[in-house]
Amino acid sequence: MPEQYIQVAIPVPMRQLFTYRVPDALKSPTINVGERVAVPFGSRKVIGIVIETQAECNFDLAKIKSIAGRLNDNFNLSQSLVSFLQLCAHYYHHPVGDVFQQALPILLRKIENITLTPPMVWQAKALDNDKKPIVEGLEKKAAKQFALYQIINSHRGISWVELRTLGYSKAQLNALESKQLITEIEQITTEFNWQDDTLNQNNKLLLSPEQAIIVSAINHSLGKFSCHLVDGVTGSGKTEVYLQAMEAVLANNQQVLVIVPEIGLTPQTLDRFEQRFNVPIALHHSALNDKERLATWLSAQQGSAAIIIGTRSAIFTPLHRLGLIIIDEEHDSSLKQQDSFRYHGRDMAILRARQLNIPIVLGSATPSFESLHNALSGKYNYHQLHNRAGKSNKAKIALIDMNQQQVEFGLSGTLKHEMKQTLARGEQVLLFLNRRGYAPAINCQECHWIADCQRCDKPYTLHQKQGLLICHHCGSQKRIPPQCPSCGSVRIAPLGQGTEQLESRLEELFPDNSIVRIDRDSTRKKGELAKLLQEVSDKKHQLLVGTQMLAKGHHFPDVTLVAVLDVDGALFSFDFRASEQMAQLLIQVAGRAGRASKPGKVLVQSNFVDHPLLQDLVHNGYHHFAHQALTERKQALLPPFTFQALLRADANYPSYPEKFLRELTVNRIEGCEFAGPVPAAMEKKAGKFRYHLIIQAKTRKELHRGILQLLAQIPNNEWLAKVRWSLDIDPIDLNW
DNA sequence: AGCACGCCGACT
DNA sequence: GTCGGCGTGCTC
Repeated sequence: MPEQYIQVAIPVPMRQLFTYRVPDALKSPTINVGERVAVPFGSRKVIGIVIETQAECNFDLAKIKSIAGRLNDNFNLSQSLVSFLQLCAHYYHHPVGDVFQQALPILLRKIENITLTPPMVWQAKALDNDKKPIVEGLEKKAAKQFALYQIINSHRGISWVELRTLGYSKAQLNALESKQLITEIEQITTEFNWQDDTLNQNNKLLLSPEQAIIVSAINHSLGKFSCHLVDGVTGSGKTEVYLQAMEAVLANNQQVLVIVPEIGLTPQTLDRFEQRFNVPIALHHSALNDKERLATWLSAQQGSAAIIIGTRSAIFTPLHRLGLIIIDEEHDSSLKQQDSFRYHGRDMAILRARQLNIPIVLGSATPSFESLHNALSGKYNYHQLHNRAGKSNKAKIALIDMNQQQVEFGLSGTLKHEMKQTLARGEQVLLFLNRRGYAPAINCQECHWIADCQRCDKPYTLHQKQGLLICHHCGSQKRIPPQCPSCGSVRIAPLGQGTEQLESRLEELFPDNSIVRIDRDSTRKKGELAKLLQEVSDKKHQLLVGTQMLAKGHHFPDVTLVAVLDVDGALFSFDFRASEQMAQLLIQVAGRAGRASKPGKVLVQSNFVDHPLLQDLVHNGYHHFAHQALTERKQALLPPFTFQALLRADANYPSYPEKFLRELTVNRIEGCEFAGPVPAAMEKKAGKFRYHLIIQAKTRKELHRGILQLLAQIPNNEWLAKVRWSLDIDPIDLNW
């Protein structure tokens, strides 16, 4: 038999493939690209993905090993997905094996055999005469069970994962089952097909002329690559545009991939999709366990799922007849992974759409400056939605000059007055403070000593309720010292204010109102966030205190006053993206508040109300602000007018990271400029000393070539053994 | 990333 | 005398 060799991606952080021999016993059936194989690697056995098959060997024959086995299951990757993942690895200069590893569901990364029980779905039983009264009874007595029955009844089959995400419980399902109204059956795993009752016409909204033009533009671009930016304020009907654009794709028996921010897959969002289309929907989000993830993966690959809704990593699901990609809230920072493989879900989606020759739709009320630039320069189709559906009543943003105000507990007189008025009307108030904990520091009132984290050289945050000092940079914890270690004084006091303190101050100031705090600390428990949000919408609380996690995804129709307590941090950051994010936050917040009949008001407290950025945003709006900022970025040669990469280095000792990076800058690189090496914004974090180097070029091509040259030098670097390094293409966060 | 190999300090 | 600390180098 002729020799056969394969190139395999191995789950190690190395920018290369490994060659193996296929022994005669394993040559049949033919080994294909995308197949998972067990291979000996060093002293262990790992799973690899076949990337290439070849008859010749281009590696030292004496060192070649044979593959140990083939995983004969249904989980091989398609040629198309393999090419796509290779493109991703290439774009980010990231180790191929690691890209494949991260793209695969966890169960497919292990050697063990997978036993998946057949996927099950719930279905309504035929409604004969004796059951009708039961359903009618439900409508009166058990509204939630009735709603659940309705949704099951309107679908040919709906999975537990979908129902759970919609907010229903096992108990409610069991209740309906024991009443003989529903039954669980095996899901059909053949490809879905558009049928007469797939579209629920009743829930379809009439499109405005603006919306209709967008839908028709997307429909006209089916089957070829194009990128559409749908730029419209909250409530302008973006979701309806997505739904109607999907219609033509689904009718063509093609799949749709919808990517939403981490927090965006709320019951309300999913409900819109479920109400409109009677098709199997596969979900991909953090609340799924490993088996559920694999089931999603499989249904997407087999084509039994018509719509796949998920967070950024959903971009790696195998979809063999994908017709359209939608990225909702495309400006959202959770679309970029901020560790190991630092990919951007939106950018990889564009790459995939290009590879598959299909259109992609980006939607946002506050488009990222990157996308806005691409839209304005004609690279994307630019669609603006101006009308807020119904009566247009956008929340007004007003600035409060903190220098002109009596301030108590971080609240200005004006704000307190507005809060009282709003509460008196029976409406809700939302206060943003982007600092969790009780206080961002504690100090000695005699000698001004501050409790610093030794591993980060930054103040500890006081968490009063837990009675602990916690470092928000490395997570280390410490008890509160009874006296000052520097002078022995017992006068140790909190410095500054966080959400925990604000909450307790509000309890003093507004004893008659219920206050709820929503931040990472108060929502750590699973399901707690959903519970608190439900309480807010049930109007159990009048005052909401929270960090920016409240600004994303949730809509609060009865909140008519929103205040941002401290916006100044974003005005003077050396990170040029801080002001973009500040503007997006303010506009998103304004969009979350109020409703057509009860317009919201947004108050922004600042010590620098004359700051041109604030003035521009408040008086001229997001788009004017964005145009100004883009002009400045053009002059300053910053992205999106240039392309950047960030090379980070850290070590246990000072000096090494800088030496490592400096050695790389010795040789000039054609077409690229270096900025740095400079110390990271936090030079010391978790005991590590950190430096970075920015590589910048006028074109992506030059940047790409420059990075290849840079990476080629690293193996010879004198300081390599002393440091850990990582590369971030198109970095967003320069304060890593 | 693992994992082995190897060279030094403090223990049954 | 060995156990184990982690620095170094290799993986088709």
